[in-house]
Amino acid sequence: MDLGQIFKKKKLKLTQPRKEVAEVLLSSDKPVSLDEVHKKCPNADFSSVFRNIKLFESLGLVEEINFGDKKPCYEFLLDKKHHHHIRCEICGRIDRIDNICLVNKIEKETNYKVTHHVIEFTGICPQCREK
Amino acid sequence: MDLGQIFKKKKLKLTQPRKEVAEVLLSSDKPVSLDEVHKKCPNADFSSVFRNIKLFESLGLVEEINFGDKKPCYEFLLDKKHHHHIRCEICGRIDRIDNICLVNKIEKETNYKVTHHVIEFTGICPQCREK
DNA sequence: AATCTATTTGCAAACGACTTGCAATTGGCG
DNA sequence: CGCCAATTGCAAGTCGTTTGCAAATAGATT
Repeated sequence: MDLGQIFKKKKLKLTQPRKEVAEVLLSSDKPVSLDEVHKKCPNADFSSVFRNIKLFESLGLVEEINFGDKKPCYEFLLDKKHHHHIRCEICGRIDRIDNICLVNKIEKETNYKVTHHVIEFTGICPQCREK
Repeated sequence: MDLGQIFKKKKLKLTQPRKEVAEVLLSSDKPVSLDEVHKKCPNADFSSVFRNIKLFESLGLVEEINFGDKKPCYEFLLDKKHHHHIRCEICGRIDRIDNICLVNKIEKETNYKVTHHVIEFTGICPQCREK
């Protein structure tokens, strides 16, 4: 799946700034902040990074991750399905957590229809624990 | 348990602004934002609301709630233990969710030591679902 | 290939939500 | 009652977006 394809399908022009933003998101092994993306995009103004990421998000290509205590981060979804994260508060490493199946439980318990959730963890990663 | 007691125990002066802030938090049936608290405190400047809530938080009296998509809210803990919430995205009603015991599971799965988490839900409440 | 036009861009300014510095005030111990 | 560290209000500062607008451009159309 290449960017040309993805953009064509969504009727987005393949511009240099947009391409760089998408590539940074795609090549990162963890969710990145707007600033981090901007730093890695020599040919994109911050506002272009911002607008493109928000656009990708609205098209369902990108998801926002929020640990509740600092700037949100973004990650390209592609074929990855929705999942959650755990971040080391010491080194910043972020790992992925699959299979949290709480939503059904919560719906039964509260009788709400759950539409969104924030479930993210912070902790000390295995390496940092040993120091 | 009255405010005089609580403040004395924590060596906090019982000032008018501080009293109002605490009373708003205590009397609210759901977590409230800084703005909401400020609006209900005729004798407290916004900065005093801010500083007091942060102070209460640092003393473990108040907890910050973050749904990830808007301003954080705060709630007085008193004897209530840590818990989570579900908020109706239509009417704003917030209900409480107890007994989410994920942390042990996550620690086993990732080998992190979990120190914090954000777990909050948004959905449609029973009343709004019927409309 | 040249033209056209809706997108997309960079820049700079605006914005909302905190956050802080500081001088004035004040609660509560001696 | 007087002192003094804690607390306050005010105003200004900061941070992280968010927006307005005129210029640039991708890519469809001739």
